[in-house]
Amino acid sequence: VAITIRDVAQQAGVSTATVSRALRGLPNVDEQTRDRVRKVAADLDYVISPSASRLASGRTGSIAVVTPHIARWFFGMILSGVESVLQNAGMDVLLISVSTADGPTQNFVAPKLRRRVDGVLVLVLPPEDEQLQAILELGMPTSLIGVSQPGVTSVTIDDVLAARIATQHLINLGHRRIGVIAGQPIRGPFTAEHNRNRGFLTALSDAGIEFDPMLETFGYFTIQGGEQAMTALLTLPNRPTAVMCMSDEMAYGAMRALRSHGLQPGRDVSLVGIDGHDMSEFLDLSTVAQPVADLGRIAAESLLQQIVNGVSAELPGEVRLPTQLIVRGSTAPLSVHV
Amino acid sequence: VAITIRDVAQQAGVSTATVSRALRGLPNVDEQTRDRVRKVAADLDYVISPSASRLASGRTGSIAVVTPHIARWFFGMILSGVESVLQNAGMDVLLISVSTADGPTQNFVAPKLRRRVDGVLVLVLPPEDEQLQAILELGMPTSLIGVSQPGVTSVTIDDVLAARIATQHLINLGHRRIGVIAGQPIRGPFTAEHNRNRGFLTALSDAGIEFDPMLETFGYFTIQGGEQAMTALLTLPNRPTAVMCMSDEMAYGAMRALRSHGLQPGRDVSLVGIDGHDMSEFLDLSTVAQPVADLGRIAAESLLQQIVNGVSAELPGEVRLPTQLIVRGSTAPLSVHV
DNA sequence: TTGTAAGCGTTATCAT
DNA sequence: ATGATAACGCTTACAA
Repeated sequence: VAITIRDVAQQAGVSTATVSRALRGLPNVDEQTRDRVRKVAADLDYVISPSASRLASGRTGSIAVVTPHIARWFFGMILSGVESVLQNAGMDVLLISVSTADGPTQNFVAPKLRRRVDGVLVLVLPPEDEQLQAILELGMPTSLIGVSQPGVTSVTIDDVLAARIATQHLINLGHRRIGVIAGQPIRGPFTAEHNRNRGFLTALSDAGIEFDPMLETFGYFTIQGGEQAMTALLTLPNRPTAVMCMSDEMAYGAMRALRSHGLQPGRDVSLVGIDGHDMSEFLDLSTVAQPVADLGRIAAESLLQQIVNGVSAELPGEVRLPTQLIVRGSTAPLSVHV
Repeated sequence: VAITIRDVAQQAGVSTATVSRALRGLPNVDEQTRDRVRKVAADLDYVISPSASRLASGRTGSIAVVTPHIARWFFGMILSGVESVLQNAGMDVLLISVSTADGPTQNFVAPKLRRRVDGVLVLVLPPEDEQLQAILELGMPTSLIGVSQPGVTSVTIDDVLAARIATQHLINLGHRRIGVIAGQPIRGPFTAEHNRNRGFLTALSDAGIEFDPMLETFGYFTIQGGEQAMTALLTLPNRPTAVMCMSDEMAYGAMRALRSHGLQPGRDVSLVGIDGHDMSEFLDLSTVAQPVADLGRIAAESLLQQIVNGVSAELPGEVRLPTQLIVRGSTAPLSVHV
């Protein structure tokens, strides 16, 4: 029942080869012929069979987006940027989630990608992640988002700088006893977290402040985690007057912890985040905003480049997008009588 | 350079047909043979070519998920549920976003789906949406999420009931002058919004309360919209003592508007939302929670059913998932001296 | 500019 | 239980 290229060819009085060329916009086709073929194809309601096309051409016309999360704001935003670019380029977007918790029964995605996609976009998997390694070993066009890996195309922000700006902001306000809510206790190099930690420490040491290890806590990039981390900081004998949170969502949790203790963000303890989450304006959180959707867009574009130019065409670039400090009510000058 | 089924067949000393059967777990294959084939395939690092398989079998092994939004919480949650089920079923998930704003240059997705996927999952497109209609006319297995359409499989909550519960909650607290923040002024039947509006009005009339049309505002399902809507309500000569918001995010905006006016949610004006957004616990918003990820999961499962059973196997079901009122600080009894 | 025809790598039918 | 082999629907040298 399905219409094939042969039907179109017959109706248009040309060969299937000509139909193929005409419909794909290839050169060396008489415009008259092309129009006729187009019309017949439209009349017959013909749609090309992707499977057949892929089998014959060797290109899949699809790209896999591998992500550890789908529902979280940061990932959704990136995904959104990625999808729009890829859709516009006529590429199929294969959505694949991986659990970062590497259980033994973890099913590997890399093998599935092998003959299925032309390229892979990987969202913030740490460099030591087995899934990521397996994907890179595939040797196909790949772009990383949110982390950089030597020799691989990547799009990130300057995490060191972002954290430094956030921290410097607190320092500028007169704070000296500054806590930090990080993600996890252990993290490899080249991760956003690692870099943000460096930025944090750099800012402190640049200002001649010695960091008290007691002021480091972990919020696992969740609201709840941030709340617990802040609570821990508040129960310290000598609590910080300001806290740098490595994500906005952890800062939300921190805000809540403050309120539970009858404290007010900004007035009693200053709080700054990193992300530029949609909700931060609403919650009056100072933050270092990153162009999240752009991360996705640019990574997608760079991946498309790799695919058309061939993998080995250019040296893979490591694109860094700028961030911006947004000052709101959650940060305020250190008042002397605290 | 790529290994094909022929290489495996040769190495294993069998025909390609046997390899195909063995690897796919079909019956009528000697277990000895199967093991040998499996081993050879593994040794050769053989992966099947999806394109070839699809072309030969006619099945694509993929499902399209069509959504108007990717980055919004509600959609991300659904997507997350959908993806996990589909991934487990070994299906490829094609992510496709459509703009609901039907501009003239709107590119239709329906044609692209035709030979590309085995089924389609559509997220909350209103029944009158052209894209949705075009997709349904394809006649392929389809499941709807968030809206129901006669004759089509769908998974929703009982929106009438959800709104009724939310409104009843306000009434029970003694409120009589109750406003509503809806999405848009015009909406067709069978939409969540339409139903929530009915539930709202029903609850009022059941309680013998006459609804003042002045108390109906529109927040377009965004925070900002909710803020503006609430502001409008607050500037009314006779402002409501409670407001039913058709989404949590609009309620967040409403909260903000209240604060801008020196009012406190719960104490001065009661606010209830619908969704059960992650952030609502944090913001102390009373809400009617819906099992969002489950919506996606169940719709995906029901779509898989349709695909294996054939479209016409069973009457398409309209599944309704339960909701739950969660009372928090944003709603409180009407105090007499307001 | 257009046509011919040989693949592309499976699956499925029909034998054996 | 296994093997031959004809599809599947398109792309792409190569010829004309």
